[in-house]
Amino acid sequence: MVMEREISKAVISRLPRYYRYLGELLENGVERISSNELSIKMKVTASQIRQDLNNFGGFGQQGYGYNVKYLYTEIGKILGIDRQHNLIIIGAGNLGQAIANYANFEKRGFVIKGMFDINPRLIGLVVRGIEIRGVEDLEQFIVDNDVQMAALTIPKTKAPEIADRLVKAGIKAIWNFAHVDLVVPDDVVVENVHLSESLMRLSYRICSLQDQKKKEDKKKA
Amino acid sequence: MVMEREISKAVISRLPRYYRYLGELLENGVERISSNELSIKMKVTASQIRQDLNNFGGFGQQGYGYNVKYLYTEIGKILGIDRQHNLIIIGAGNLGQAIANYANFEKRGFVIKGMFDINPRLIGLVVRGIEIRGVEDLEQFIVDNDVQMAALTIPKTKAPEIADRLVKAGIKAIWNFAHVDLVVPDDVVVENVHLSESLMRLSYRICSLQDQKKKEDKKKA
DNA sequence: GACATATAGGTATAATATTATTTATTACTA
DNA sequence: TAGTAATAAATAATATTATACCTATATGTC
Repeated sequence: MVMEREISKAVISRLPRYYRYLGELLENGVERISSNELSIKMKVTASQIRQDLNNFGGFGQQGYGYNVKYLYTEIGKILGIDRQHNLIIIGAGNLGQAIANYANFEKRGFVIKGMFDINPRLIGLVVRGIEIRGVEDLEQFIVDNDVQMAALTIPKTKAPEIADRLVKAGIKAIWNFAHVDLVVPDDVVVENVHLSESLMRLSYRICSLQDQKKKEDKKKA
Repeated sequence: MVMEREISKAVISRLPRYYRYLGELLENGVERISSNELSIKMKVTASQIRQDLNNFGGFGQQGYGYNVKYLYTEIGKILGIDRQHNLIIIGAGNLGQAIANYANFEKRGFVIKGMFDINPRLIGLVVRGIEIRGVEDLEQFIVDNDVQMAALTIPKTKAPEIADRLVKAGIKAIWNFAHVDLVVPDDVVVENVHLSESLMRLSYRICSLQDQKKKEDKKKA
């Protein structure tokens, strides 16, 4: 019996970055690249690239390197970008609209099927050809449009309740921008984008750098 | 000679989440909490909480636990949230406006001093009392307003050039939403928020969950 | 108020997970 | 054919997380 080795989270979180760099190479007409060249561009070790990719099979060839286009599409398959993901956005404020406006998503199989909001002033408006609806229709819309993903760009107070409704209606993935940790069943995945936490990390880093500098200056004096 | 132990990145990235939970406890009037109680709420191990906090000193007391308010402010200090950070936003599109509108930032010492854009149609508009300016004034504005942080919510094509200008003008921290890796000197920190990569991770996870399920179903049959 | 007991943080140690390094082998390029 | 460069696998080095133990403090009981 072959034991399927679990692929580490660290590897997964690096894949999109490989994908991005390969996409750029592709745009620039680069046909092939060695792990070594790529490692210099990306500022990681060549061995890490090779080991990461080898988790999914040998995409390269000895003496040649990696075929950029092939590797690009293969990583795309691994990430599931070759499939279509039907997406709705809950919360049609600036953040929701920013996501809706990001055209590239559609290139990668993410199709925005609808936008929802509770604010009556927004309902009826059209963003990028998508009408903003009230949340009353949510469940029906999800079923009718075979939606499996939802971006949650609403305040944290409303998020858990809406998340429950989404899950009950059959949503399998939540892209959560609200500042709460959602509780969902095992077969639903949540990817958190906690902007305020990101900003705090930045704050920490800038402060610790400055403190360090101060200490060094003091030592000199 | 005391060797300053470097605090691991993993610990830092967990701090904002502690901070969030403590803030909520504080709002709910909870005065004290043990690592064990907190661990249940946060779904992490109690020992991880204790070890994480101990990197910065002993904030708790045996037999008592942690004083919520004290711990909250101490973590705030560690994260540098007690200090004032003057911030500008480059790119006044939906994403930039979303950030500007997020009121809570100001509660935590992040003061938005200005917004900039290259789009002439946006220049002159006022968002949350902040006028959108053209990027010509960028350098002067940074100096005049003692700005140390910049959020970059512009397309990837413009980002490296603007980042260079920011660095030259004295910016020390960049909150980068553009889909590029910025190259900056050692004394400047960059925190990336690559939304498309986040979405791809979500896509991977949903797909791998589904594939796994399919395999299990097949095994049963 | 004193004592016993449970609580709970701190800290050292062990276990895991993740990265990096190294080596041998093999396929392809030029 | 020589050189390049990936694969594969083993090992070493780090980083991260979990476990276990020690001890101070709080709390309840007499």
